[in-house]
Amino acid sequence: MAENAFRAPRGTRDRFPEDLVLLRHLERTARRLARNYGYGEIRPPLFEETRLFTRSLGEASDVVEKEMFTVARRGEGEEEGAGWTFRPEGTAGVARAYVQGGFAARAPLQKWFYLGPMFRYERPQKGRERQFTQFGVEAFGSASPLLDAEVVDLCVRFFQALGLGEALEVRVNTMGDPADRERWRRALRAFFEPRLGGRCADCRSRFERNVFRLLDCKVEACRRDNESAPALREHLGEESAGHHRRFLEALQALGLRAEEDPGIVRGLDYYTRSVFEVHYPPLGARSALCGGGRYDGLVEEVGGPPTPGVGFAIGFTPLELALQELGLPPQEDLRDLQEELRPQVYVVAITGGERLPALRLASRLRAEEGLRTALDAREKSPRAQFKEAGRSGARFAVVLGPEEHAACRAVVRDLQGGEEVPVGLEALGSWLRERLGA
RNA sequence: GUGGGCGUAGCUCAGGGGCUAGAGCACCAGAUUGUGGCUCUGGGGGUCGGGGGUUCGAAUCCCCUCGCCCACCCCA
Repeated sequence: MAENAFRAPRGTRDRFPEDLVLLRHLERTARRLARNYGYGEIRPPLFEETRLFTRSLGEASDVVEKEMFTVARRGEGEEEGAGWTFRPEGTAGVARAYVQGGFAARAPLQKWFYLGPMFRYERPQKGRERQFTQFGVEAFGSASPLLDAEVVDLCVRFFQALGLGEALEVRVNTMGDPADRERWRRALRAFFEPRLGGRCADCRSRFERNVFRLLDCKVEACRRDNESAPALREHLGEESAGHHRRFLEALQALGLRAEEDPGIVRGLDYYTRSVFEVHYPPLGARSALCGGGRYDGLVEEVGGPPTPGVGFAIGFTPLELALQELGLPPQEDLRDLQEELRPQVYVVAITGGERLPALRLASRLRAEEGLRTALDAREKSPRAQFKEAGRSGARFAVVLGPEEHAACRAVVRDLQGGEEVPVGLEALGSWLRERLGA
């Protein structure tokens, strides 16, 4: 390759027909499950005002601090947050659309899903890309813990539909409501302030901005220090505690084994009460396939009336890795998508005189008979055409030579068995469709 | 942002100072001028990532640089 040739931007990749088979299967599985659970598709824009993300995700979140693909607003000054940012996650844009669409007043309960690319300006590595596909669902307008459980159920069923089942772990926690968190925040600040000297630089800088982040510090000394820190559950109000209890009950009723994990503290500011992750442990440090939870303050945060909400997001990049590792999904689930890549019929022109009739015949088979029909695009020899026909995976070669053309028929060769029969052009389409079961 | 590994044909890789840089796969053509998958024969394709240096001579040694991958951080 010439050294001045263009390359795809770092952290992105080209998806070619063959590897789109798996992605398309993931997409259709997601759509099917979402539809069965009553979620309708929503497609907000791929970019939003930068302010939307800084507001909803939190100034101190890693995503906002260093992972945003931001475009400056033209002409005007560079005041903070004045530009646009390619969405690093889906929830903020969907919440904004909910508010802008006026749903809070006219139809507050809305269950939506989205499917599409997200963008984060990170250093790429295995299972992490700068552009990646996410499937997410968001349900607005209900504070019921049963809905939290239903969302977890949908998520698990999605993975099960792909063949992942036994290997999955559901981990849940509660983040409390704003009042709980305020009590907890004060307790944490009181706890950490005298100990800051022994903490890492990250912790010291995060102490002021977001004291909760000290809890998921990965520095060994800080982690030990965290063991004696006050726990949220000690500060949970009656309502939050009840919500969590009923969430767990509902999970149990659904037959979902969930592990309580106080270490789950979603990195984005908007979460309240229920939070959960679905893990595939063999993936190690990157085992989280799904993250989600309740965000009762988010709609208000982006300018709407107080409206509860709950949802999750699944990144397809780590999911594809997990599936690959397990040899999933089963081949037969992908067969129809793979077959779509192959022609059913290959039209061969023997001499130059049949090129145009072959082109016309192929057009007819494609458009009028609905058959995936291939035709030599390079004006090659008959031998090379048969070779290509065999390689293409087509079942039949339709051969047009001078004699056939003169007699208004074609010779149809079965590329699996090898036998040949003459078929009149009039009847060719139905003849082929019958044998292809099309 | 920090640390590590690797860059030779479209792909996977050999070659680690000396002839015109190789193999397998893939691609193209022919053997078979109207018939594929197998086989055989031939062919196209490389500024050895880029720049500089050492040397009579560099893909090979040294320096710089770029790119990719992996790990940490964080997350999907």
